[in-house]
Amino acid sequence: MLTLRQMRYFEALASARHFGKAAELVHVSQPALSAQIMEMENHLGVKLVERSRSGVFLTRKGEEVLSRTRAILAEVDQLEQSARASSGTLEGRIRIGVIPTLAPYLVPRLVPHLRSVYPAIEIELKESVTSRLVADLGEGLLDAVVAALPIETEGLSTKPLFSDRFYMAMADDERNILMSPLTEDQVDVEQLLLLEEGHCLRDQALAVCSTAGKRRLVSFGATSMTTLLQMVANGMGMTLIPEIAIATEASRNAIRIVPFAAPEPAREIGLIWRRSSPRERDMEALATAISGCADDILQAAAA
Amino acid sequence: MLTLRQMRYFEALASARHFGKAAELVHVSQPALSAQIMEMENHLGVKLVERSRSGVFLTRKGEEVLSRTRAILAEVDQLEQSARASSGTLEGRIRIGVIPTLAPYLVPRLVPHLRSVYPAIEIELKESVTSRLVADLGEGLLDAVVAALPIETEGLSTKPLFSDRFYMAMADDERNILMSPLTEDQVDVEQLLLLEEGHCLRDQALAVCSTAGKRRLVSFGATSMTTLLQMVANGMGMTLIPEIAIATEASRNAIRIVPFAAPEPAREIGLIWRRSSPRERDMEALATAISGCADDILQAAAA
DNA sequence: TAAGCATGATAGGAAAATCCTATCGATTTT
DNA sequence: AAAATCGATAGGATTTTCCTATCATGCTTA
Repeated sequence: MLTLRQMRYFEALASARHFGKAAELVHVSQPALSAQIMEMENHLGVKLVERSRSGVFLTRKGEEVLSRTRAILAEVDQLEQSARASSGTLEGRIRIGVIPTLAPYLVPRLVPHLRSVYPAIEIELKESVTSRLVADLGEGLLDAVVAALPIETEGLSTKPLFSDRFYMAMADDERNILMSPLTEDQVDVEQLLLLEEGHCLRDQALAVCSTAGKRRLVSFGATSMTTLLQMVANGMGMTLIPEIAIATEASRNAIRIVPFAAPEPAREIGLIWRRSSPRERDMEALATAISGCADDILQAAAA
Repeated sequence: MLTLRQMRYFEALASARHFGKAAELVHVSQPALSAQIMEMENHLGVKLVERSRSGVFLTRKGEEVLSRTRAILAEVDQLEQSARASSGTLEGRIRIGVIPTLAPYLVPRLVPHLRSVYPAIEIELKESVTSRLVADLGEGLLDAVVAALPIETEGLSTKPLFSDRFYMAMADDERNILMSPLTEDQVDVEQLLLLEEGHCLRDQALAVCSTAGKRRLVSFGATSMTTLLQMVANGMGMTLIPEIAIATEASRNAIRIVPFAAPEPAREIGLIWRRSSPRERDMEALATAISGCADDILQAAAA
């Protein structure tokens, strides 16, 4: 029985004019390729290639078979392409960027959910700071970004997904006798621990705990919420924590979570994509999925 | 990896609209067919068929994939057909190299003859010196070469075709009073006109008219026998002419042809091909055709 | 001229794909 | 309800494909 494998190997052989090199082209050992070529020749009852010291030549039949083979392989390729060209919602590859203060809490729920609802989805994720993600989005390296609004860049569409309230996290054995609920001017900025430069949460924390008139900030920045909260648990200070992180982080660190007084500060998480993208429907579906997951997570935190 | 097997099963399924019956069509059990269809759907990331109570329906994507699949299967079928259609003797392209001192006399007879006996032949000709032809043969650019034996190169097979005696050609109004038949030491090498470097006939001429003790040779070489014989006719000297050229050349130049005394010097013309070539039968047929043509031409010369 | 190199073929056993029988679960028919 | 239909699933056998190691041959080099 003639197979596409044989044709692919034969095509490689015709291109390389050398069994060993052709084998490399198709990522297989030379005997494996040899065997398939021989099988093909036997099946067709024709010598396709002439093996001589000065190289490998196609016979006349080989030339004809090659041209037909190439046509067939090209059509198979087209078939695969066209079949994969996702026509339905969230079919095929989608590349999503998520900010680091959100990804560890959202992604573990979101991905399995998407996979089960959209079995044909192929998810590629990237975690980075907003500016990097937005740049990648603009360059077509990502299809969508999940980050804190507002986003100012031109040419992008956004859709609010959910509101993520801020809490203050401090060591459980804290000597600080802070009132709960907290008001923003009670925060000692010199005790505030921050993520490194570039994270939007850093800027948000500074905005919440207005720094007017205060002198020094803790100069080093952590690279993840988890690190930051370990520092908090060890009594090195306190930090702002988004509600979505609470369920996960409170369970693994001895920390106390203190709410702010109304109006509670919060960040708005939104979905961002290129306005020119033709995947409007995918974005709708993705937004619905993310909102749903976020609601689940926040509900778990409240409990 | 997409396979023809999957496509064949899919085609059967689309025709039968029933897994069990499709399985019968391709002589396989129902689970085997099921598995291949599932594999194909997974690979393409698309549902091809809808399994419902009232039978099996193709999805929209399935319809498209089906039409492409059928086209591909048909082409594969054609490939097998055409490859199996054992090409008979001397069908299709054959690339033949012929040396310049032979081609102008042999080819005009050989080609029409081949065309009439083997109507499906496609002849490509190349005229060059032996070394060039043999190199092309080795690189698979030619299928056969007609040249003077012996040929030394490895990996080649040869078959003698005919013997081509040498004569001496001189101006008809020649003042030289040479005995006929001629003996080799009667030739004045300083009057001998030669082809340019690389032609085997040049070397043969020098071998025949042993140059031992002689001084100068005519330094410029002609590029063809015809040119050479025009020079002879114009009294610039004399030259060796192979018998096969006589009929053509004697009629268009005022020259006298003088035979050598026995044993008459001659060149052996042979057919040369790669030993690894699978076209043994073509070579036999070609050899027979060439020998036949050569006999005709030589007979014409004798008359 | 012999040793070394390049190249495709061969051998033997491992890994992967494919298949088969038997059976399940869901649905339709009797 | 019982029986029948139909595609999916399970478990194990068979076939195909592959890999490593080695061979055979012809060419190149020392």
